Amino acid sequence: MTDLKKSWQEYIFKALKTAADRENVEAGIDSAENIIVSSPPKPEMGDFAFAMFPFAKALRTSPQNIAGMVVKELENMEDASAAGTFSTAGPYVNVKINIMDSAAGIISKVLNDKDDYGRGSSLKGRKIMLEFSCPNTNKPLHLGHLRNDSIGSAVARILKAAGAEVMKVNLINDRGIHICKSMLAYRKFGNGATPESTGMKSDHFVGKYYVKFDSWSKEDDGALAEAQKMLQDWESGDEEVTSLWKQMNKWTIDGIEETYKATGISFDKVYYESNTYSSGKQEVLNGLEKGVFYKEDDGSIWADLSEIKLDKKVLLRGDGTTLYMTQDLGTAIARQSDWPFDQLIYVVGSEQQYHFQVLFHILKKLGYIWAEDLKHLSYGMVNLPDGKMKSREGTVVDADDLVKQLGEMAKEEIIAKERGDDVGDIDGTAHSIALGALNYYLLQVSPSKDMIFNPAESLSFNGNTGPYLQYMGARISSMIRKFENQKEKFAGIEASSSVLTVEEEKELIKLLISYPEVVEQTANQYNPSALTAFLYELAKTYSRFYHDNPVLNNEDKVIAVSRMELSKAVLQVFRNGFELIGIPFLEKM
RNA sequence: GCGUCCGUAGCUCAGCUGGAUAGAGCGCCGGACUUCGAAUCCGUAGGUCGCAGGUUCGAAUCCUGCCGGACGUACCA
Repeated sequence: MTDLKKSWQEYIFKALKTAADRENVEAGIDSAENIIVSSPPKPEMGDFAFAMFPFAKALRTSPQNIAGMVVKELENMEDASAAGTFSTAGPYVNVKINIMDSAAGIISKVLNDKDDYGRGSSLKGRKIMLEFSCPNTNKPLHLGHLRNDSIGSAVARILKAAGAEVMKVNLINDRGIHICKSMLAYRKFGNGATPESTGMKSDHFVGKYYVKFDSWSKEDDGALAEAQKMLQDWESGDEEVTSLWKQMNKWTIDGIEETYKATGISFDKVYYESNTYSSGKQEVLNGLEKGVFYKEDDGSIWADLSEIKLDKKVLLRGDGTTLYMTQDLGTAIARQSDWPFDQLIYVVGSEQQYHFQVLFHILKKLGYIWAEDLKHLSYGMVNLPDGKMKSREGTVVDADDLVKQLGEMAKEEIIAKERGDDVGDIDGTAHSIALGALNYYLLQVSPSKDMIFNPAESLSFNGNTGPYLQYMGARISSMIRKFENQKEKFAGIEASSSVLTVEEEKELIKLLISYPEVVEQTANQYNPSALTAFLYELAKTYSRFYHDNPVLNNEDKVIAVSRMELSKAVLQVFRNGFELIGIPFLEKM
């Protein structure tokens, strides 16, 4: 599609030039690239549209006239005439390209390239590290983490598809005051209970004590001080605290890993704050020595940010214990030396924008030139229809519960539609549908926007949803199975794109052609929603197409075979696109 | 106060490198299963694109101001 566009820009450019020469005026444009290509409002009007308004001043005539002149010139150009037909529509020149000329080529390209169709090289050679998820070890994952994981994994796969070398990293938040809170509550109220003894999933078990701390601290003013004391003990390596910490962290991490497994999330490398905080502390101390930071009377160490019009930021507490910022400094530096990246992207909620602004700036001040290559991919909050999620009011949507609930809904649906026998593995299929629904729901919204998670809607499998896409994939798969079963019927029949004459077929071809561009655009914008929109469009177009036009059952065998080829190509693009946005592909559902 | 982001149909969202009547889904109403799986398809109704200026031949899209909302501005993460 890009090449076609380029050549048409050239044609229009040339036509304008000659028209201008004839009139003895300047064309008012100096390069073909600056000619804007758009699409006509309706597909039957053509494939590309060129507005003539911008040239009116230079050519000293109305855009309508210019459109007429351009069309006349185009008609005199052999290469242009061969490539398509053109017409004026008021001030526009509409071009209808002979797209079906390339239909056979694109179909066989898709079918030959298979999983590689859509892979590009725009980011070839780039080493990109992508951080996402970053759970705390004091509670299980919730809906907010699911959005993070969904965006992170999708962006990772998309960047890879654009040619980058991608390293997915996680950072386990396993130290800090919040961790001490749940440890403290457990030591105080746990009575030696364990996940095994209570039959709870281990991360939920730990989360219970984090909540417990909250209620306890309301009754007891000393609770917070005790937690702070525990943090000091932990940082100084107190044995009892350390062993409790190890135990509880293991519980949480084990539980979270189960959730990752269920939702298909994985990492190439996992960092732990507990391993990086001390190097961060060292960096701060070095910075102090170099005069980059300053010390307050109470011993705390600060960065002055007035040069970027911000206040000041504490980097190390007076008692010597570290903060989130301290460890993030250490982590970033460790990463650059572990795997020298060209870019490091942090997928973290928008509420931490200030944090990253400060972090990046401090790294620059410390003299790390690669700090320029850091990016905060910020995403909005997930709210509920009746407001914010609040842990205290118990309105937090738990990740495990949600996935389970979606799976149950899908299972009911399979049973209600009497698809069980066909599907075979009902639970597995239901789970795949649940993930398809979830990932699509979370990714169809641009990351920068806050979104409202409507449980009822997310559970719907109709309309603009993941399962709708999966359904289209399953339908085509089913058709292909039937086709393979009666292959002898079509023996010796060759597909021919010349019989693909229906409007939807042309639309499908155009979509197939544009898929690689969509992947590239999605990669450039770090925005998977462009891809969900594309796949939905493809599914809708195919759906309309096969509803009205017999494919396999066509009495004309050449048409049947040709449409099968087209369908296979569409299916391939579904598979490739689904993969990128985390929608499991299903042969049957 | 300052900073960042957001404001498009009843609801949830696309569109925002400026271009021809602003698009989907859900919901509403009405159609289509002897036909490749109806988790489908088709149609109707529904919008001063927060408001006001500006730039432009042309603005939902760019700029400015205002209004409304979210988040941040912690020795939390």
